[in-house]
Amino acid sequence: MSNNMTPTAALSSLAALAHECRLDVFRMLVKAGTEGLAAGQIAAALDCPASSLSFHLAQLTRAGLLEQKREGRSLIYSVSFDQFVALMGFLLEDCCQGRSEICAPLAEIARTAACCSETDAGSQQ
Amino acid sequence: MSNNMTPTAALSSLAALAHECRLDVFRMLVKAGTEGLAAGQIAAALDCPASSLSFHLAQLTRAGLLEQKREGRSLIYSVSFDQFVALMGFLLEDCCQGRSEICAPLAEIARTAACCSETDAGSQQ
DNA sequence: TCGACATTTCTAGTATTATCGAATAATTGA
DNA sequence: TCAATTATTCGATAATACTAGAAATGTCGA
Repeated sequence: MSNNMTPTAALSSLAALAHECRLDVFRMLVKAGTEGLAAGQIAAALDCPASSLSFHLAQLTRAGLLEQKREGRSLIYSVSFDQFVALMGFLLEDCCQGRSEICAPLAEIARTAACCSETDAGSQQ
Repeated sequence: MSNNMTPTAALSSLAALAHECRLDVFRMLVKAGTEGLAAGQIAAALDCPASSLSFHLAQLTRAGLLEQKREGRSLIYSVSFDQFVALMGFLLEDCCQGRSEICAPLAEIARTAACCSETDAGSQQ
């Protein structure tokens, strides 16, 4: 159910996201999907000095929100969607105690964001 | 659709959540639901000095994640579920570009957390 | 093996945030 | 109006996090 996140892990994930540059990076990578982006591409898009960006990427990665893989000379970063989903789950734990009017909008967000329901979970790429 | 959150607002929400004590407070209030809890109750439950807690409550409130109302001598804090849902939406914006396998688990989280689908959205209290 | 490239690590200077006791403010009952 | 209750604001100190240039690391093509 991908919801085995400790409070400590959630805390470092939130701390990692709580920075303008890192939040930009993360959202850029959410949009990029599983393919991810090279550090250099991100630095260029964000007009951020390489050493600063590297510091931020390391923080996001240490928090478990990003994964890193090497491809030639480049290091490709991508979102760890498992961790991302687990973080959402952690924040929503025991939400609203059965009073549906509180967080019904979440269902819609999930429908919209998850762009999927279960119509076609097999299409790769 | 409750998803008009600016990057700046999202940033301060995340920064507000990125602290052990504040995350505890927030989750406690998520569980408490719309009724909320008095500052004193929270301080007692978390074993946190009143002045420190007040600092943290102010931060969460300034970020828009909590609402405050007076009830006699007590100040009652409760989660602003609108803002909470908007934050989720912000983070999920343009998630996964149609590749359903990425964030399908979100649908389930929403189903579980939202404890509702649309079975019974009229039940008060 | 060398030079160019992509990125990280090191370093130290700077800025931001947290902590909590003491003082202050708002509310109530007598 | 006064004392008790509930909670916030102030202020000084401590702790943590950010920034970005320079140096180091890993990779590749010739």
